[in-house]
Amino acid sequence: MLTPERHKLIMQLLKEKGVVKIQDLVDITETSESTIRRDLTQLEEGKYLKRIHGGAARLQGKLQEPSMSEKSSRNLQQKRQIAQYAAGLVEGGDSIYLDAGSTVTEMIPYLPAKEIVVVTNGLMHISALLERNIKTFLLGGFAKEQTKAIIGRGALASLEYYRFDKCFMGVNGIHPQFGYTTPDQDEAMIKQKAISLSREAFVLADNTKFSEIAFAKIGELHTAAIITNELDEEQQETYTSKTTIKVVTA
Amino acid sequence: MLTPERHKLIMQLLKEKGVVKIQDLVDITETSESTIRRDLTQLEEGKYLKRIHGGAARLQGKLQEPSMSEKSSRNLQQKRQIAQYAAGLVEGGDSIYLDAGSTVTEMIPYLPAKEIVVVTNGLMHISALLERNIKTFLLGGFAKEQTKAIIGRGALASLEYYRFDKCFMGVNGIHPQFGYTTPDQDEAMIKQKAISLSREAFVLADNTKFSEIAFAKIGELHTAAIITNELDEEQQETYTSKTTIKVVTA
DNA sequence: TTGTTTTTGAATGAAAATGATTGATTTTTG
DNA sequence: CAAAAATCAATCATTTTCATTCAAAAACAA
Repeated sequence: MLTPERHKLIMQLLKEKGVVKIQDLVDITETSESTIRRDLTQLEEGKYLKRIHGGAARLQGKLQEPSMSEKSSRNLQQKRQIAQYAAGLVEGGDSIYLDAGSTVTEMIPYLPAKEIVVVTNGLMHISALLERNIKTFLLGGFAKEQTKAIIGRGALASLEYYRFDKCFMGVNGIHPQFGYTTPDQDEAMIKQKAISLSREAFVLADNTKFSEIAFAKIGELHTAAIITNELDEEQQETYTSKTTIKVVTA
Repeated sequence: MLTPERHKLIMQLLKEKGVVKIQDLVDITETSESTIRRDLTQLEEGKYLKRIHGGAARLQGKLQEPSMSEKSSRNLQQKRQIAQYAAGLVEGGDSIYLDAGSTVTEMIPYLPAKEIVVVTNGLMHISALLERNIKTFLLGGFAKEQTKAIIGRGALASLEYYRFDKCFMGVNGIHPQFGYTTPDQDEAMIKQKAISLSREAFVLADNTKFSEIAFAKIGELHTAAIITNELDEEQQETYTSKTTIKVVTA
């Protein structure tokens, strides 16, 4: 059974049942567990599903809320710490860019509401921003379903209208040699441009992003400062030599 | 049974019954007590429920719904009728503009999902559109908190990139002499422009909008066709002489 | 064909989830 | 009130699932 067939099958089962177990997929497709795992990993990277222990789950198309499992996890606590620190960097009068992404969303409750202007391409941020009565501008363009982000030519064009004091970006990979990377080419271009339009750029990343490489390159390490939570001595040294890095400790 | 499945199940039972006993959950899920306990602990950490001795209780957080349930239920039926008819006008291959507004939102479930392209300035539409996997473009610009619409210079500028087969607009006032009106000048400009970029334009309006005048003028009656629900003979005559009007009857 | 890349399946140890057990705590019962 | 019963948190061994690695198989190109 060919890879795209399996992927289609998995997605179909997922659509029907909401959750699938790896063992069931192994039986149905008559392939090895390894192969199914690889399939799930790929599909998750493309934001087609959420991997869970023992299988995979359909991801709810909801525009906000993280899922039940992640809401209670340590992971969210860490994200929130990073986000809170990042939000603390914003001063009254700033105009800032908020990249699409869940870590960045966590910044919003901590932003100084008064006198700041926010520009974003993240659909998941809007309601939180409006709720706080923050002056918000949205990029125009194509609304991508999987990542809930505005992308495309239109988005790049609308970015041109703005300049930022600070921008806050999410990335999928941080690597000493390959810099900041993300799976989607279009999103990479937006991130790139936003960084170039900003006086200061910050990348928000938990420790799982380090030494990872995703498909599309955003830029070299020195183009942005990194805000993260944990990092062992060795890695910290590696990265400190290439860019500014702030480790937020618990 | 996978962890998220159990979590979902627990929450569902909780929603129905208010409280659940641990033993019942053990029986239903056919897992051990330990596991259920762990589940409850996690869910409590995520603020999904309150643990009580012997089980768990629902947490009446801010689960309030759009509270105007009573008054609008009849109104909603009417809106939905209008919306459904309007959606029926859209054909595969069309590119359409959806104005911000609650009546227009009701169109989305009835739109032919395949092969259409939607452009909108209505933030309230996005999640419904994405859920239906409809190709969606959003105008860029300022996000207005009260109306959840994108407005401003940026929005006008991004409109220029598009042309539409059909556009569907909401208005606050329809008047034989003063035409279509809406309270906000900025929104009026957007609506105006969208209509001018569209081959055919439709205004969705329930009967309460007729003979009303709001502050900012969008255009004369003849610039768009009207889709409404009820309209007495006399009025219908008045308007039919000035534009196309479709009365959707129950 | 031959050499190269991609895909696959198996093996490994690490990580996570589970179920049973313990003794402490709370609730119920007499 | 005190004893009994039920529920609890904490711990540990076991099982399951996981990521990673590597070599074989398959698909591909020259």
